[in-house]
Parts: sequence; C-alpha cells; structure tokens
Amino acid sequence: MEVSRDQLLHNGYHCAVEATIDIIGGKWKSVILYHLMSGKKRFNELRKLIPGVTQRMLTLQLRELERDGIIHREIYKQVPPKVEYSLSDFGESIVPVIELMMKWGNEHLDDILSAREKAETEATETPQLRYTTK
Amino acid sequence: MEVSRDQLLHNGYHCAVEATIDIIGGKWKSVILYHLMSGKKRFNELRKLIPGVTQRMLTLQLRELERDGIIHREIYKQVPPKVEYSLSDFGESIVPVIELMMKWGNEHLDDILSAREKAETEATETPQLRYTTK
DNA sequence: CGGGATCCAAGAGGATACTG
DNA sequence: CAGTATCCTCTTGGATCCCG
Repeated sequence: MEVSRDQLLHNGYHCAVEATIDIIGGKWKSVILYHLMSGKKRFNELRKLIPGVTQRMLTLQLRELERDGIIHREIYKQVPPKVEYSLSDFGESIVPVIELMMKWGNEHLDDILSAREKAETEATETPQLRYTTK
Repeated sequence: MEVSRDQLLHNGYHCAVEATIDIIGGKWKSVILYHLMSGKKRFNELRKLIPGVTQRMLTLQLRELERDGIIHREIYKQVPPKVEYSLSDFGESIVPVIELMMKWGNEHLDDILSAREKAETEATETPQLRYTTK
C-alpha cells in the first residue's frame, strides 16, 4: 500500500521512513519502547532501566510517545501517586521494528565501535585532506 | 547472540537498540540510507531527492555515516568534481531495518497524523490538568 | 560540483529546587 | 512517587560566503 506523494508533502514528510524516524528517533524513545515491550512499567522503573536518562528527559520523551498514540499512561489516584506506562495497540505495531533494531545492534555493535575507533585514530593522524587524498 | 552487559556499559550503551538508533537516528540519516538502497548517488542527486535538507546538514550526516562505516565515499579526481556515495557491505546489513521502517511508516502514517491532530486540539481545549483528570 | 568556514538563532538537554 | 518550573549550557541547524 503506497502513500501518495501529495499527502506526504502536505504533512511535511517526503518519505515514509522520515515519519517513522520522527516517532522513534528521539534519543531515548527506542529504548523506552524496548523496555515497554516486556510489559507495563512505572516511571521510576523506567528510570532505573535506562541509566543516563534524566527525569526531565524521560518525562519529555514519554509525553511525545503518548501524544503520538504509541504508549498509554495510566494514572492511579492514590498517595503516593502511581503511574504506569504501557504500549498502546498502535504501539504494539511498531514492536517488530524495535526488535529488528535490537537484533541488528547486537550483531553489529562490534563493527560500529571498531569503525569509530578507526575513524578517530585516522582523524588525529591525518588532519584534513578530504579532497587531495586518492 | 547476546552482547555482554559489561561490554555495553563500557562503551556507553546500555541496550542494543541504543546503538542502532545512534547510527540511523540522525534527522536525515534514515532517509539518506533509504535513497542509497537503490544504488549509488551523487551529492546533488541526494539534495534533490531530499527536499528540506540543507547542503551543510547533508554533508554532516554523510560524514557521520561514513565514519561509522555505513556508506562509502568515492571521489573522482576531475573538474568539475564528482563524488558518489554508496552503501558499504556493512551498510547493506542495515537495509532490512530501513525497509521495515518504511513499511511501518507507509502503513501507519495516517494514524500518526490523526493522533497528533487530536493531541493538538485537546491541548488548546484543556490547558494543564495532567494530574487532576481521570 | 561538492564542499569548507564562519556567524548566528533555536532547540535539546543537564542541574537543581519545588509540589500534589 | 511522579512529576513541574526555572535557569543555564551546549549542540543542532540555517544562512551566507568562499574555495579547489
């Protein structure tokens, strides 16, 4: 099923992958979705599962995922408060993408790191001759 | 094949999807890769294929993809210059991920847009009562 | 043609303090 | 517990001009 070019242009996307990366491309979104794949999680659970994320950032990314209809936010009116995040039905549809990303990451992490390491050493050795080389 | 937790921690990643999104998560990277899937492209070809990207941004994103070993940069020493970008063998391995993202985007673009539209109207109607609702 | 260099505006993101 | 609010910094990204 193809999406018409007009519709894509009208909404600012010129390519379908652009829309997808807009949904899951946030710095922490894919990781959040990964952890929600295994079931609903509370706010502080996610904080612990995602070292490095700040409270503010986690909140912001969760808000965007909620706005896009990917996750559901369940508030229990009690003291102390309890909020649970879970994938919506729509969010479940993106699970295969996350799973494939995880699979690729696991299989190629070493390649990524060695490529970066190599690039770093070359950068210090050879300052700038992007045009003159080769 | 699993990656050990120590290795992930050592390199700053706590989750395999984090590594993947680090590679393709740039604003234009997934779109660039999408266009390179169908064959090598020259710099200005990519510019035309990706409306909205600036020259500077295209250059920067291409550099990062090159650094990570995803794409190859072939320079033809001639006047005027000619540079062709293509997927490396490593880059080819990520094609299924891009394809799945495109598939998902095509199938769910409408859902995304309607969710955002809904969120926008609700935001103007109901200012802020995230805790008091429900 | 395919960039690099520079300047500047906007947004992402961190730290800290406070709250229902 | 699960945020919000504020301030401040650093990075992203656009515009423009120049170069091999």
